[in-house]
Amino acid sequence: MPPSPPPGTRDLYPLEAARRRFLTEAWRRVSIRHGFEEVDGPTFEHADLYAVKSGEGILGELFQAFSGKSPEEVERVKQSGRGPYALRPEFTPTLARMYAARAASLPKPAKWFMAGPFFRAERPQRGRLREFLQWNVDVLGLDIPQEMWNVKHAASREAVAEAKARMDAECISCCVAFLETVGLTPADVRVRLNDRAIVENWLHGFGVERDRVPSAFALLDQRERASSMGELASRSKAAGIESEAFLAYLTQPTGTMAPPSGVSIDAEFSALRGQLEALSIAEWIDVDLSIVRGLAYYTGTVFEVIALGERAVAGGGRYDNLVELFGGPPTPAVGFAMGDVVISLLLQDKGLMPKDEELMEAAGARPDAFVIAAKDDLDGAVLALLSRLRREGLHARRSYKATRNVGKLLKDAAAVRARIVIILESPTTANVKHLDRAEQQGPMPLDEAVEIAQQWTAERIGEP
RNA sequence: GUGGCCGUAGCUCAGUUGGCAGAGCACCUGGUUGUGGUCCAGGACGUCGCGGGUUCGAGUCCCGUCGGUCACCCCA
Repeated sequence: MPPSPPPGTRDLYPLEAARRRFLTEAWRRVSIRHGFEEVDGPTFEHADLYAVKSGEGILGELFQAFSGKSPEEVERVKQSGRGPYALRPEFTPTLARMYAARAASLPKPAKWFMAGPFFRAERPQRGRLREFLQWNVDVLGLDIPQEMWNVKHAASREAVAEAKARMDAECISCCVAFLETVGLTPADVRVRLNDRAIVENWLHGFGVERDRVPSAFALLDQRERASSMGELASRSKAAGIESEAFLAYLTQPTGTMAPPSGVSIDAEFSALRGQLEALSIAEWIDVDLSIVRGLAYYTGTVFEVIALGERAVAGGGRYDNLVELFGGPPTPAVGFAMGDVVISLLLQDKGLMPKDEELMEAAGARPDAFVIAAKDDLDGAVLALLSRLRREGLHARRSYKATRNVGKLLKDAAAVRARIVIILESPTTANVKHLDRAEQQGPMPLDEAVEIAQQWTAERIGEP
C-alpha cells in the first residue's frame, strides 16, 4: 500500500484541483470587484504572534514548526513541546502585523483580501480539516480623517460610529456578494449579526465584572451548543460570574435571544442597518444577540454566515485594538474569513457546484487544438506544429497512441474535449476539424490551417 | 484525548450457513489501409488494511492493531 496523506489533508487530483480553482477564482473576482487588493503573508509565523491575542482555544491547536538545524533548538522543542514558529492558523495577526509595519504609507482605508492555506492541529471531522483554504477580507482604517479615528468625545462619536458602520457594511456586502455569485440565496444561508460592544454594555448593566466579560462571551457562544440550560448555569457559576440578571438572560428559552428589557435593537444597530439597506442586502441579515464569536480580539460588530445543518460558513468582526497591539497606530479594522471546506460541502449539497466538464473548462483544461498524424513519418511534423501552436498561445496537445487509425485518434481528441483537431496529411498540409460543430476544412497548407485554428479558437471567448 | 460506524481492483460497491475473489465505471490493446463521445472483443489491475488465532479450508468467525469517517471536547 502506498502511504496515505496525513490526517486532515487532501490530495487534489485534476478534478478536485479544478473544483478548488473554481472556488478561489470566485473569491478573487468578488474581492477585486469590491475594490479589495490582494495581499499574502508567510504560511508560518513566530508562535508568539498567536499568543498575543488569538484566544485560548487557538493556542492548543497550533502546528508547531521549527528548523531542526541545531541540536539546542531540537532539545528546546522537545522540552517545551513548542516550536519557535507555528503554521498559521488564521490570518488576522499577520494582517495586523503587516498593516502596522507600513501604516503611514498605506491608503486610508486599506482594503485587503487574500486566499491561501491555513493549518490547525485538530481532530478532523465533517467541515473541518487540518489544512484548509481560507479567504480573508479586511478593511483597515476608516474613511474619515485619521485624527478622528479614536476620539472618544461625544461630538465625534457619532461620525466615528457611522464610518465604522460603512466599513463593516463593505465587508459584509462583499461576503454576501460571494454567496450570491455562487448561487446561494437568503433562503439557503443567513448572516447573523451582533455587536460585542453593545452586549458588553448590557453585561455591565447586569453587574458582570469587567474581567469576567470574556467568560461571559464564551458562555453566550456556547449557548446554542449546550445540551441544557442547567449546564450553562453551572458553567456560568464555575466561571465566577455571580450576576443573577446575566444568568436569567443567558438561560432564556432557546431561539432568537430577546434584548434585555428597555433596550431597542433598532436603535442600537441603526447605523449598520442603514448601510446594509442602502447596499440592498438587508434581506440576508438577522440580528442575533447570541453571536459573539470565539476570538478574543473582536471589539464591536461580529457576524457569521450560517446554513442549516452545517457549522459556520464564514465569520468575522471588528477588531479595533489589534493593529495598535502590533506596534501600529490606533487603527479600527474589520474583516471576515471563509474556509473552503464548509462552503464546498454546502455547494455540493445544494447542487451548486458546476459540472465536471464545466470545471475543467473553467480551469483552462480544455485543449484548443489537438494535432494528429494521418500517415507514418509525420512525428517530426506533429512536434513542429505543436510547438508553433503553443508559441501562438494555444493550448495544444497530441495523442500518445501509436495507432494511425484516424477514427481512434479523433476519439482521443474528443475524450479530452479538444475544440479543434488538426490532421496532418503531409509535413506541409493538413485538415482542420471543429469537433463541436462537426465542421471540417482542407486539405490546405499548414499556414492556412494554423490561421483557421486561431480563428476558431478565438471564438471560445464568446462561448457559454 | 473519548466514543459510534466502516476498511474487498484506481473509483462505486457485490460476495450466500466458512468452500476456486467478482461486477460496473475508468485505464490499455485490437475490430488494418482516413473521420469523434455509441458499439464489439480482449487485457492489465488485489498481500480482501495489517498481524495473530480457530478450522481440512477464513474476504467471511475470534483477538489485537493500523487507517478512514462521524460525533464529543473546542471553535479561529
